[in-house]
Amino acid sequence: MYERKIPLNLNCGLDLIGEVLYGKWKIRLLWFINEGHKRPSELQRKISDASRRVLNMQLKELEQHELITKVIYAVVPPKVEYSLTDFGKTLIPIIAALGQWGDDNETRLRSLILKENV
Amino acid sequence: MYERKIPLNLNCGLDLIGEVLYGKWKIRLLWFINEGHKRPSELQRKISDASRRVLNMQLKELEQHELITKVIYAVVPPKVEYSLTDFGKTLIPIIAALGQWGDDNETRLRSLILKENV
DNA sequence: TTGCATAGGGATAATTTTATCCCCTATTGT
DNA sequence: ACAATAGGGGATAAAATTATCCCTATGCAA
Repeated sequence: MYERKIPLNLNCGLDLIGEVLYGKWKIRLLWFINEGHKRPSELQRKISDASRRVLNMQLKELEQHELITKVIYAVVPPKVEYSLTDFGKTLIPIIAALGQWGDDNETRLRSLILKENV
Repeated sequence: MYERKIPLNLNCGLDLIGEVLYGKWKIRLLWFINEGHKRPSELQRKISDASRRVLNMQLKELEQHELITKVIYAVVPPKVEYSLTDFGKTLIPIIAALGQWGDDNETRLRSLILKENV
């Protein structure tokens, strides 16, 4: 793994949750897994902007942080399924709230975000 | 500003909120401003791990995204105060939920996060 | 006259995160 | 023999984000 040069700061709850949720695709992965898209290839189709490689890396981190579990079936071709752990499920309401806020303010946000990229 | 080379994707609410909340210190800035720490020097003291420069940059983005407003008083030495906009205030419950989750799971998270950095 | 507090920002370096490229596994079907 | 399928990962390049360094300005106090 990558060896940090700048120490983590884990002072408060916000730092802690940040450590497990930061990552360009992590929240979406949790969301789609919660929706029942369990297999890597499904997730890749859902999040087609991300490369396979990066999804694998972020999935592995989510697993290390005990938010998801991975089951590998000994079949050919291989079959893998991810599921949320109970711990991971406790994040779903929060992720839902984040998405809801974004949806509720979609028009405004879209224009604000695009404005600066002129 | 920095010119993106990889296009943004703003497909869903999660993308949109991500665009305004990603940034190492943004959530904390919103939180402390909400708690009444309005002046840049106060914020810097609160978030002493961040350099002044970076806080300024992130504050500016928060302002551009209409989450905070900035008032510059014409006095010497200079005085500046940030406040949440009504729009920004709607994020506070969500930020509170994030921090709460982190606090609730502090012990577990701390050990999980540190485990991988061996 | 030097130093301090307060706020700001350009230029550049360092760090971290993502993306890209190419290779590997094993079996089933053509 | 050989592609197709489904999943995985090392090495490296690129992009994005943060950090560092140093400069600006003003009025007051020591």
